[in-house]
Amino acid sequence: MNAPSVSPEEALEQLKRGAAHLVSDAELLARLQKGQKLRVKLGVDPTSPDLHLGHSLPLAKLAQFQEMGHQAVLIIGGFTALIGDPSGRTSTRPPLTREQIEANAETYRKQAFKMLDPERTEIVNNADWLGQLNFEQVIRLNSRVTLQQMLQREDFKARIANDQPVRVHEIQYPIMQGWDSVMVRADVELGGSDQLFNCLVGRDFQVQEGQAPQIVLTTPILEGLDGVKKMSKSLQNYIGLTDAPGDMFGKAMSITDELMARYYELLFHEQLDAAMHPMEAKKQLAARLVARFHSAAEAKSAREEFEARFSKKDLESADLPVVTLGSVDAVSAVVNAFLQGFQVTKSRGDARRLIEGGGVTWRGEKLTDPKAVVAFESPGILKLDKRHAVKV
RNA sequence: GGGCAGAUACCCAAGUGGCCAACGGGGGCGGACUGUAAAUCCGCUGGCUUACGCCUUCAGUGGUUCGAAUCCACUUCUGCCCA
Repeated sequence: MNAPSVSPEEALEQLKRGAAHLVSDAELLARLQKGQKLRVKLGVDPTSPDLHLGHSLPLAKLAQFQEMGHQAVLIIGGFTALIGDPSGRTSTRPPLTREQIEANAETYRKQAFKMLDPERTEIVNNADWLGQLNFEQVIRLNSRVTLQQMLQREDFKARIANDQPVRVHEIQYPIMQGWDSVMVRADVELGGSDQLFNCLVGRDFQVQEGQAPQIVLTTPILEGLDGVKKMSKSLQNYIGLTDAPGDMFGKAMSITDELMARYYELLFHEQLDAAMHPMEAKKQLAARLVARFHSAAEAKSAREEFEARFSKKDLESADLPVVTLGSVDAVSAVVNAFLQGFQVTKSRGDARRLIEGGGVTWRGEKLTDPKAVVAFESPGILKLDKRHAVKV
């Protein structure tokens, strides 16, 4: 290993930082002491095309292992995505087509390398082995887990309590994930803390297959922008790893102070400086995120742009999309501006509501009549809502 | 396989022949106040339009009726109890 030499004890301490569970300290220490290159597994299901900040926690941990010289094994859950992890779900996931999964898997690879060292990353797809199992083998694996264990999970319990369906295939998820650990001969498995049970199943399977049980290290679940629910694509409460610098900064600025403290803790393993003004602290948080996933230079300009635009309310010098509108009624102008400037399709009803709600201004004047025809001639700025404006 | 109960907009949930694009709550969006924070207050929350009119919507299909989310038949799906 070519990592700077740290003692196994020191390495253990570093790895434990920011972890939610570790099973177990002693086992991990023992393997670190042997000085061997560990195979560290992380599975991601390509259920949506974007990785977000929530994924970044286990990914960061994986990167940390890499820095210490270990081998990352990133599993793209091509097969598990057919089912979907029921963790935290209140309903059965809609199944994805194979084409969707393939496309998502490809973007995952690209995004994961924003954090991982490609040289030390092995990428495999669990469809390669799970798809090969025959029914008998599946039954044998099933016989090793009890229904009670599966049903103890909160998400299933809740669904049962609410008379919501829980389908049999959904309880197979931990079994598939556990088998993955056997197939990649994992020494360590990483995951969100809601994955703990799934990971522990992997340990049992490994022991039964004559392998040493993997160490399980989980990271906390990151709340989404709403501050309540888990960050997820489907809840639209996420900051994507590939979000544009300005978006990333803006999204970070919109979180509550409470959540900001949490983000400091989970994303940077730091305590929020209570002496700092919350807004300044939030700007620093936002800037550090942009710096992490883009660059320091972009973080700086994102901050400047934000301050000019929102703090000083200076739209003139902001970097706005340029559109051509002409002399039209206000509703059409808003619809067109969204379409040309942001590739967003708004219905005329939405546009009318924005105008009637008082969110639309042209050259600083509030537009109140949706039907009024205005000459939207250059130069001028049309502000559409809180975060969208265009230059004519 | 048998018995019972259900399927309403993003979610929960009213509505049981016309006053229903459909109460209420949540969520979301916009505005005021701010620090693109919280709390609070106000408005909006199917689509279209020369807009007090038209179109699509209450699981699906067909039917009764001047008229249905509401009644009838069948279908699909879900839960509970029994086997």
